[in-house]
Amino acid sequence: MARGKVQMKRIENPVHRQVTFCKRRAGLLKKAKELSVLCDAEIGVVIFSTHGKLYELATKGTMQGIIERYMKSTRGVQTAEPVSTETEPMDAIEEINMLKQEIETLQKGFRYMFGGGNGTVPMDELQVLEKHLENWIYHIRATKMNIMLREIQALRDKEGILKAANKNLQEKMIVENIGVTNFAPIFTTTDISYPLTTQDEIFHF
Amino acid sequence: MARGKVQMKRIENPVHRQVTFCKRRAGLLKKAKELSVLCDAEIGVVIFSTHGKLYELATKGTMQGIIERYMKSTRGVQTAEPVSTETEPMDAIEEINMLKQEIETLQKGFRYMFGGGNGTVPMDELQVLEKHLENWIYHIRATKMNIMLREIQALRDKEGILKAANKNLQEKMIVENIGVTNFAPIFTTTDISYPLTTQDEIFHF
DNA sequence: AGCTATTGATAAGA
DNA sequence: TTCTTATCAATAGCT
Repeated sequence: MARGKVQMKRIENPVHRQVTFCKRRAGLLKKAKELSVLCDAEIGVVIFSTHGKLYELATKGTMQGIIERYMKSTRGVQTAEPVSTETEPMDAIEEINMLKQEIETLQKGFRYMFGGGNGTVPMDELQVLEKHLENWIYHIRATKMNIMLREIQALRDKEGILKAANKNLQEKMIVENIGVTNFAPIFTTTDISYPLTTQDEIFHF
Repeated sequence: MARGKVQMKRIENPVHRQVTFCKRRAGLLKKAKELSVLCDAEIGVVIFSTHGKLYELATKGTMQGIIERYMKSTRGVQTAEPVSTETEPMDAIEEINMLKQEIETLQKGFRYMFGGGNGTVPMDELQVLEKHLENWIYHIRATKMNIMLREIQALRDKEGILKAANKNLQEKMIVENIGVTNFAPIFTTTDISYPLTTQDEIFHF
């Protein structure tokens, strides 16, 4: 970098190390953002300092979303398991706490709902509740996206089958001397535009 | 960087974009490794290309470990709960199951509330659920807004009272021949900036 | 993939 | 932390 090459090993001077951490951390996050923008990639960066402080960056959505996408990707590669919505059997205590919190949030939600939204719910709880709801919506949208992707794939498959059948039929007709040249080809174009527009609204994420 | 500045926006030429992705991805991962080594930080980087291909880097352990650590950190921030010694080491599996069941019940309640019947949650139900949640969030935000408006009003009222009291005091001082001209006026400016900045985060809608 | 001209990042120092 | 500056490192445009 500057004014002297740096050795690629842990900086022992704590002050120096802290300064470098600050600068390079900023640089790394900047680079990540740039890569994401320039190349249209989804990127997540998590940095824990020596003292355990967390710094993060998530482009195109939330870190939570990136983690889930990551899980899905690696699980598919590692175990070739059918894409399940099961959570990893993580640390038990951790899981208990997560579940407890989830319950509490849901209960608060009920209270809020049935209480008619009067002033009994303090501000910070509203903040948390809102976050959870947003997270929930995120999941719902992801699920919808998956459903649609599957449907699109199914349609593409169907296209392939239909095209094959069509070709077969045409060949048969030629063999049996039945003229087909007067008619425009049926189902022979390469790009069929499916009427996906009817579901376009689903893409308004 | 070289031979011409680059615009910070998505590169439209696919070939060019792919090349840049390759180069900058390598650069980013290198930078991450360097930061980890130099500053003794634990770093995780996840990159999904446009076509969904995954590239990753995890320093000091596995990505799984980093994700768990990340979860723990963010949980801690959200709940702001001091790391308590409460969690009884009772039968973990049993407790997890109980909690899961409770969540299931609550979720069923939600499904019922939103008019959902079975548990398969088809597309249209997701649509409905999403709408409800959005509506809910809207109400929460409205509630927060109201709370804040009330607080602002209260502050304004207080301002009025203080100004009146101040004026009164000044008049009294004048009547009693106590000079006040040597001092700057107290609480007589029209625009007092309230310390609303302490709640700025509430405005992040 | 390699090769450079340039731009960008950053180590020291203040 | 932030700013400046001298240098080093990354990389855009070409082969």
